[in-house]
Parts: sequence; structure tokens; C-alpha cells
Amino acid sequence: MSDNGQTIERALRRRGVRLTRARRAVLDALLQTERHLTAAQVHSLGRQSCPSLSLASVYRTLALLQSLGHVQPVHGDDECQSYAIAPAAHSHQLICSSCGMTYAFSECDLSALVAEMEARTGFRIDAHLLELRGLCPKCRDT
Amino acid sequence: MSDNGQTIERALRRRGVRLTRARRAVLDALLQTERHLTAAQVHSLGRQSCPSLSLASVYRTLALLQSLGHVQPVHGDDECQSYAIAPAAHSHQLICSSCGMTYAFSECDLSALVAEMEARTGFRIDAHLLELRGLCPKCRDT
DNA sequence: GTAAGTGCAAACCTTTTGCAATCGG
DNA sequence: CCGATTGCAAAAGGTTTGCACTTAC
Repeated sequence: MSDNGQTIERALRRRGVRLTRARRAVLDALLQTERHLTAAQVHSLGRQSCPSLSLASVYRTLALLQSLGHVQPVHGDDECQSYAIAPAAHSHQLICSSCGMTYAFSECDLSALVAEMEARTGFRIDAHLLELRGLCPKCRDT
Repeated sequence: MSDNGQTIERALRRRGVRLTRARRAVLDALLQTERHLTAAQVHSLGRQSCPSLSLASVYRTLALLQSLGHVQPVHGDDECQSYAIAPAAHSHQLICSSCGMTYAFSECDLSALVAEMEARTGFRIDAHLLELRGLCPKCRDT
């Protein structure tokens, strides 16, 4: 399993979360594809390593992983029902609009923009959601 | 109706879209509240001005307005089923996490970040999704 | 007048939930 | 061993669709 995988498993263990076959299957599906996947896609992929995996467990596991910050929903105008690995607590995604490949990153200096918007609107801004979209190297060259 | 409303109605007319009572009701609901609303919320608000308004028409109208860029979904970790007015084609939302008030803006200079991510990953980036969250002036002071 | 749009109700899908059986630590 | 977790099946939502009727232009 990838480094991400080991890190996440360690974090889960630390939290006292049981590492069941079903949970590993969900995690592996997301780690192996490096793409954003719907619950149904995770289900069918996950069945390869855990044939008894139920869709209900996929949903329960995705919710668990999301609440612990290891998985993030991918938005975009239509596909808000996909999930991808999020290595860090605050992270954003760079998404290939062709193959769905995702790359997570944490850098995002929006302080100038945030300051300007606070001054203009009187809001106090404390969070943001950022996604970048484009073509990954493979899809770009084809 | 607000300026936004007049501008949007003009744009719709130009496109040859019929301005029916149902469509006006949906538009008015979004324009008047200045908050992001779910389809169900638009429905019950819209019924005040169009008592026969059906939920099906709300969905059809929201899809139409979104496809024309006048309305945008509001994301956030759970509430991807809300919509808010988007005055410009490329616009982002500043959202009050307390009352749901939205403020749309178009400025977003992410060129430095985009350039860095392109260099680091080999992606060609051509779009982004950005949302800022915080407390609006009213909610901040209470 | 005519085609686009509406309301209704049924169909569809995705997601959640209750419960007995199973499994991880 | 014991409680957390699972799979199943049923329930619950939310969204879409077919169709006859209505309305905007």
C-alpha cells in the first residue's frame, strides 16, 4: 500500500477505529485508482478485494473517512457525489476533467483576496473551498 | 425587482426563453432572499407569488438558470444541493456559514498558484472553483 | 394558433436505517 | 469475549420523467 495508505491506517488505529476488511477495501479502491470515485464505483472496485462488501458499508466508510479528513468530496457543477483521498487536513484538489485523476495539495495563499473581500463586504472569512481543473499530463498529450 | 433581476430577465428574453410565472417565481425567490436555497426552499418561497408552482418546475428552472450561468450551486461539505444567484458568467460565492447569505464576486487572481501547480504536476489548468466562507456583518455582531 | 412550459403522479436512484449475524482486538 | 461493524432488505429522500393541459409570444 502507498505511503498515504500507511499514514491513514496509522491515524485510524490511533483513533481506535477498527481496520476491517470492508474499510481496507474502500481505502484501497481510492488509493489505487488515484481518481475520484462515486460510492457505486468504490463498491464495485472494492469487491475485488472484499467480495462481500456492501454498498451500505461503502457509504458508512466514506462518511467515516470524510469526518476524519482522509477523504474529500469532489465538487464541480454536477459531480458532487465523488470522493478522493485527502492526505492533509486542509487540502484542495487538482482534478483532471478527462480521466478524473486527482492530485491533492495544501498550498493556497488567498490572504490578499480574503483581505480584500473582508474589507469590501464586512464578512469575517474563516474558510475556503478551492478546486482546480484541467488536463493531467497523460490526457493532455492524447 | 433588483438590477440583477432585470439583467437576467433581459438575458433570458434575448435567448428566446419564455418568461413564465413559474420561472419568475423561482428567480424572485433567489433574488429576494439573497441566500442559497434548496429546491424545496425555492418551492415553498416561490409559492407565495405563484401558488400553483410545482417542485418539478423548480428543478427544471434551476437547471435552466444554471445552464445559462445565472444561478450557481453552493458546495461545502454537505450542502451541495443549494443554489444562489450568479450575476456574472465566472463568479464565486462568499457565503455566511450562519445565515446562508451569499455575496457573489468575480475577482480571483490565482495565476501564481495555477502556474506553480502546473509546473509541479504537468497538468494544464483551465478552470477553478472557489468559495469563501465566514460570518456576514449581521451574524458577526450577534 | 402553436410550440414551449406546467402540474401531477409515477418512476427512479441514491442514500440511510433497523436488525441479526459476524468479526477485530 | 464483547462491542463495533457488517450485510441485507426495506424505507426514505430527493430528482426526473411521461403526459395531458395551459400559457407566452
